[in-house]
Amino acid sequence: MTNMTAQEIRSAFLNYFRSKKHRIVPSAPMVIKDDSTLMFTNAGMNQFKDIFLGNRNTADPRIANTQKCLRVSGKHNDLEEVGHDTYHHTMFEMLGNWSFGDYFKREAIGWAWEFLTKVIGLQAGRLYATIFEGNPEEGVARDDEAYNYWLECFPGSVNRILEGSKKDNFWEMGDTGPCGPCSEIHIDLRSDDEREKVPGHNLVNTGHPLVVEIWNLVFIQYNRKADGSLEQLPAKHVDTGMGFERLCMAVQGKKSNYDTDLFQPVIGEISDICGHEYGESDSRDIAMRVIADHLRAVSFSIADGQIPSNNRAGYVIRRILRRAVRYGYNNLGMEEPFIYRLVPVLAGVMGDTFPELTSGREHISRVIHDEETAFLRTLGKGQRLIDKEIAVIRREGKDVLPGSVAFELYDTYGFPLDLTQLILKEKGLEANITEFEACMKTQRERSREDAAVDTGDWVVIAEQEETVFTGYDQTEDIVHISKYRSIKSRNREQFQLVLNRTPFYAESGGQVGDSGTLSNSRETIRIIDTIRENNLIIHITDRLPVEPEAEFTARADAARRELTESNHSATHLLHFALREVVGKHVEQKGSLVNPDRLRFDFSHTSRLSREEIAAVENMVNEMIAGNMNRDTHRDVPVEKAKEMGAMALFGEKYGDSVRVISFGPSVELCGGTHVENTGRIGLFKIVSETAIAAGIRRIEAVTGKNAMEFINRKLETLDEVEQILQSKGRVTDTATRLVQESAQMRKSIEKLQDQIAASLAEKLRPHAINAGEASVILYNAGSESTEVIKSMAGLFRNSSENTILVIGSSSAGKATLTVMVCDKLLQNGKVDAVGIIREISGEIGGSGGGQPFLSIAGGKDPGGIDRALEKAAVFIRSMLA
RNA sequence: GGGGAUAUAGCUCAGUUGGCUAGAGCGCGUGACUGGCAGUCACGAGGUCAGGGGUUCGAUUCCCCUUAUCUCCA
Repeated sequence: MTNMTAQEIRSAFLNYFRSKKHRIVPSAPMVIKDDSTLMFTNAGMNQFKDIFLGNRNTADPRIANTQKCLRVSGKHNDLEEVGHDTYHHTMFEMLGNWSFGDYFKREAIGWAWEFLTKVIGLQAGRLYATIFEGNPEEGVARDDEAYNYWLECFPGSVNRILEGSKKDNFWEMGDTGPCGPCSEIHIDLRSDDEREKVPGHNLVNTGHPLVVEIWNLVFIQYNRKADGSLEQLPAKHVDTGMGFERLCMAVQGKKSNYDTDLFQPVIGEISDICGHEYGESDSRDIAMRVIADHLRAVSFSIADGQIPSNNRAGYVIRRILRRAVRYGYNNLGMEEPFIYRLVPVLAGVMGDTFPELTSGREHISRVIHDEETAFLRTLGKGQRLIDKEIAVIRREGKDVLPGSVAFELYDTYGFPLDLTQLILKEKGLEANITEFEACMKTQRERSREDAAVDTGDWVVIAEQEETVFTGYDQTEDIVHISKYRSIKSRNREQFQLVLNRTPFYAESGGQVGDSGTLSNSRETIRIIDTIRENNLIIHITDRLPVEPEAEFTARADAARRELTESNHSATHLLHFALREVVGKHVEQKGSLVNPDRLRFDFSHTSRLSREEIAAVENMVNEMIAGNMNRDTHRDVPVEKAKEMGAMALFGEKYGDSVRVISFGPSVELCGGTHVENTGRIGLFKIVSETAIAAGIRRIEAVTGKNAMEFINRKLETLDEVEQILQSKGRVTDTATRLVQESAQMRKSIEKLQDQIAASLAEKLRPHAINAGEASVILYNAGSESTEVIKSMAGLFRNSSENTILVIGSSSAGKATLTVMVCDKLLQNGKVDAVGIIREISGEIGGSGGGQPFLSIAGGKDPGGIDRALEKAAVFIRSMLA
C-alpha cells in the first residue's frame, strides 16, 4: 500500500499508457446528445461506439483516458444500492485504454498486470483474474488465449485464474452490436487473518465488499445481430475499464471507496453541516454516503448542461437529487436545502481534472438549491395529503392504507413510498405494499407498451464507409441506398435509409432535419425526416423503394431549407448581439431552428429589459442590413478555431477538426447550413423572452416573411383597437383610463345596488302580510337585477327574524324567482326556501334550488311570475297553518 | 412519448350532491391600547375563480379544448 493521492493515481495511469504510445483524450460529456438508445455515458467505451460499429475511422489506434460515467438507468442500474454498501456509485470515473484493430489480448493483459503490480504497487498475492469459460450454445470456446497470458503473470500459482460464465465474462454493449469475452481482475483487500481462514478465490464475484473487481479487459471480436447470432468482426478491439474509486481504495489501503480522499472532504462537510460525525450510526452513514455520491452525479450532469426536469435524462437527474434530499431529510433531519452548499468542496476535490466543475460552480449550486427547495415543498404538500388519508382510514376504523392511495401519493404528488411508510409507522399504521406494487406494475407496462420499438437488422446493399454529405453546396444529388432497416413502434412501421451520399441535412445542433424526396423514373419516395445517430445520417420514410438497389435523385425541400437557414444564421447573429448587449457571461444553453422560428436558450440570471431586447434586435437587424457575406472554414483544427474567436460550447462533443461559420464579427463552431449573406434574412423580430430554468432564459424569434407577418398582425390588432376606442395615436392613455373608469364604475354600481336594495327593502317592509308566525313579502320586481334582490334578501335576513321573501324578476325573456326564509323560521322545520322554490318554479317553466335560507329558480316564462307569487302565498299559509 | 394531478386575494390554501352577496390564515394599509418597541384588538384595501367553448333557467363547481405548473413511468 502506498500513500498516493487520487490525483497521483490518475496521473500514473495516464502517464503509463502515454509511455505505451497511447494518445490521452479528455473525458467525453456524461450526458449524451446524439444517440437515442442511451441517455448517459455508462461506460468508458461510449464515446468510441462509432468506431466499434464501423461508422467512423480513427487516426489513433491506441487511446487512453478517464471517463466520467453515470449508471442509473437501463441495463446498468445501481441506484438503489448506492450508499447502503461501500462500493456502488451512480457517477464514477472509468480509467480505460483502447486498441482499435491494433494490439489485442497479450498486450492488454501484460500492461494491466505491469501497471497494477509495478507502477502503483498492488500486491500480486492479492490479485485474481477471470476468463470466459465458453458457451457451446453460442459456439464460443473457452478463452484459452487469455488464460495462457495470465499464466505468465501467475507462474505456478493455483486458483488465481478463475473461469466465469456468460453473465460475468461475456461483455455486450446492448441487444445488438459489438461484443466479446472479457477478463476481469479482482483484488482481495481483507486482512491476512481473514485471508488465512477463507481463500480469496471462493469470494470472487460473490458480492463481498472487500473482494472486488477492479479492472475489466474486454476483447471485442464479435458482432451480435438482431436474430441473436454472432459474427466475427474483421478488426478486433480492446476495451478496458477500471473503476477509479475502487482502485483508489485498493491503493490507499481503505475498506471503503468513501474512505478515500475522493469522498472524505465532502463527507466531512456534510458532517459539519448536520452536526453528526461519520461512523457513529449506520443510518446516518448511509445517508452521508448517498449524499456524497449523488452530489457528484448531479453536479457533473448540470455541468454538462443537463438540468433536473420532468422527462428523460433530466428526470433521471431529478430523481438522483431527490433521493439525496430524502436521505438527508429522513436520516439526518435536514429540512432545509443544504446539498448545494457542498458544491464548492466537490469542485475543490475534482475541479483540477474536470475544469467544468470549477467554472460552473455557481450555476450548479443555484440549480441544486432551487431543486432542493422545490422538492421540500412537494414533501410538505404530501405531508398534508397523507394526514388527510390517515384521518380517513382512522374514521373507518382500519389500520392499513390502501396500496392505491399510497400509489396515488407517489404517482401524482411525488411523495416517496418510504416516507409514506415512515409516517404511517409512527402512527401505528401500515401501507398495503402488494397493492402498491401492482399499481406500479400496470403503470410500467402501459409506458413500456407505448415505448416499444422493434428495430430490424441493417440490410446492406453496398458496403461503404461514411456517407458523403453534399448538402452544404446543393439540395439535390444522385444517390444510392447503401443500407436500410425497419423500425416498428406501436402500430406503425417506418424505414431508415442510409445513402452513399446525401444532400439531406440530419437534425443536429438544433437545426431540424431536412425532408424531401428520393425519386427515379419508376417511383418517388417521401423522406419525412433526417436524423443523425452514432454518426450515421439516417433518412426516415414510410415505405421502401420497390427496387432499393436503383439509382435515385435525392431532393431536399429547398424552400423549407432556405427558411431554416435564415433562422439558423439569425441565431448566430442573436448570440453575438446578446454577448455585446447583455454581457460576455451569455453562453448558448440550447437552440432550436426550424422553418417557422428560432429558439435560443442562454445563461443569464435576470429578465431582459425592454431596452435590452430592443438593442439586441436592432444590432441583429443592422448586421442583416450590412449584407455580410458568410465565411466558411471546413476542417479547421479545434485549437485554431478557438484562436479565430469561435465560441465553443461546454458539454458539446467536437471532432478533431471542426467547421467554422462567420458573418462579420460573429464566429461560431457550427455544422449547420446557413444563408450566404445576412441580407437574405431580411428582418429579425423577437417574439418572446422567458425563463425556462434557474439561470437560463429563452428567446424566441422569427425572420423574413414570418417576421413581417408577425409585425403586421400586431399592427392590425392595434388598428382594430384604435377603431374600437375611436382614439388614434393615444390608445394607451385611453385604454388605461377606460380600465380605471370601469373599476370605479364597478364599485359605484355595487354601492348603488346596495342603496337600491336598501330602499326597496324599506318600500316592501310595510307590504308584509301575516301567515302564522311569519311575515311574508311577495313582490314582482320587474327588471330588477338578481344582484340587488340577493342583496336585499341579505338585509332582511340580518334585520328580521320571521320574514319570508318571495321575489320575482325578469330580463331578456327569462324569469327568476328568489326565495329567502329567515333562520328562526327554519328551526321549526315547517318551511324552507328550497321547498317553496320547488313548489312554485313550475309556474315560470323552470326549476331551481339552493340553500334552505336562500333559493333561486330560473325559467323561460316571465308571464308566470304573478301566478308563482300567488301560489307561494297559498303554499306558505298551508305549511304554517 | 404515455398516465395522473393542480390552476380561486401579494403568499399558502378552504369552498361537501350546480344556486351562501366567493372565504380563512399569513402578508399589506389605517386606527386604538402602551412612554417606545414587541404584542393585542378593530377597521379596511386587495379577485377576469388560468384562457376559450359546451351542458343548464343558473357554472368557481359538471363536460370538452388550450396554456402553464407539479408528478410518476419509459
